[in-house]
Amino acid sequence: MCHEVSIEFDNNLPIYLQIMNYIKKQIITGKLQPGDKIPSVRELAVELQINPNTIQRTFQELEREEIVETRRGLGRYVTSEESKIMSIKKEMAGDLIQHFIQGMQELGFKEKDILTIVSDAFETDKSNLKEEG
Amino acid sequence: MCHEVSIEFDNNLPIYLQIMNYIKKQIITGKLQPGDKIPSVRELAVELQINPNTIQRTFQELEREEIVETRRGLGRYVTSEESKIMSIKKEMAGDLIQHFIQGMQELGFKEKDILTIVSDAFETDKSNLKEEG
DNA sequence: ACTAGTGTTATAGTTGAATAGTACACTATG
DNA sequence: CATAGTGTACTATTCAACTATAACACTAGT
Repeated sequence: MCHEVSIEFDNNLPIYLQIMNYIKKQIITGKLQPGDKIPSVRELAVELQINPNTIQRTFQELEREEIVETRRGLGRYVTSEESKIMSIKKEMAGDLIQHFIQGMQELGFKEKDILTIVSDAFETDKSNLKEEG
Repeated sequence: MCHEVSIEFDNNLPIYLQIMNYIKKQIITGKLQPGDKIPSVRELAVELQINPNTIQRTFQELEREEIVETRRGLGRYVTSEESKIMSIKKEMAGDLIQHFIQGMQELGFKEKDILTIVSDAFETDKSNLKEEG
């Protein structure tokens, strides 16, 4: 019952979208399993210090994406269709990589540059992150 | 004089930030050279069909980042400090890759997965983009 | 029935992005 | 000095996200 969750909110993106992504990641990584009950509107509102209406909107969107199901009076549950979850995972990963590659290309980087940078990111990540020529 | 520019605006991000990124990319890729005059507030407002106040805010932010300079009564100009431009380029690229890698890891992908996916993205990009097991 | 815990809906108010319109200040040019 | 093209500043308005609060509907358990 005591999750102690806290999301760092980015002011430049609506909160309901950020919570959506948070929940979806929980489901995709298996922290929320198919069929699991997800927190109630009021519960999550208290936990995240967010207005219940905003949580409600979040959940409605998640339901629209068919990744959670509502049983009125009972609560909301993660969909049991694992294929739907895999589908959402691929969609989110696809969006990430599309955004990344397009952004890098718009900055003037070419394929080999990008591949190198990604590899380096992991190496540099293991030590530190500073500027290099 | 006739650029015929048009930006596809994303509703989930403030317009002034999107225009900022657009201008910064123009500078980083050399389409706007150091010392070049950038469009005036009113000119760009007409070109992008955006309110002058929004453009004004965009330019103020660009000036705060020291990537453009203002000469009152004359117009705004791309900074002549190329090191500043390189710095901004590295910052934007760093943000992109950080956002990408963190996002992928939050979806459960590991280093080797990510490297594979990036490579595949270029290959798949050359033919088409569909779903694969 | 009653109660508690769900989802659902509705109204009103706050905040910030963006728009609309106007006016003022500075600079170059004639 | 007059004009045109700059940046700058201000007020008012619209719109969506978010908040605050309340009420209603459904389900399970007692």
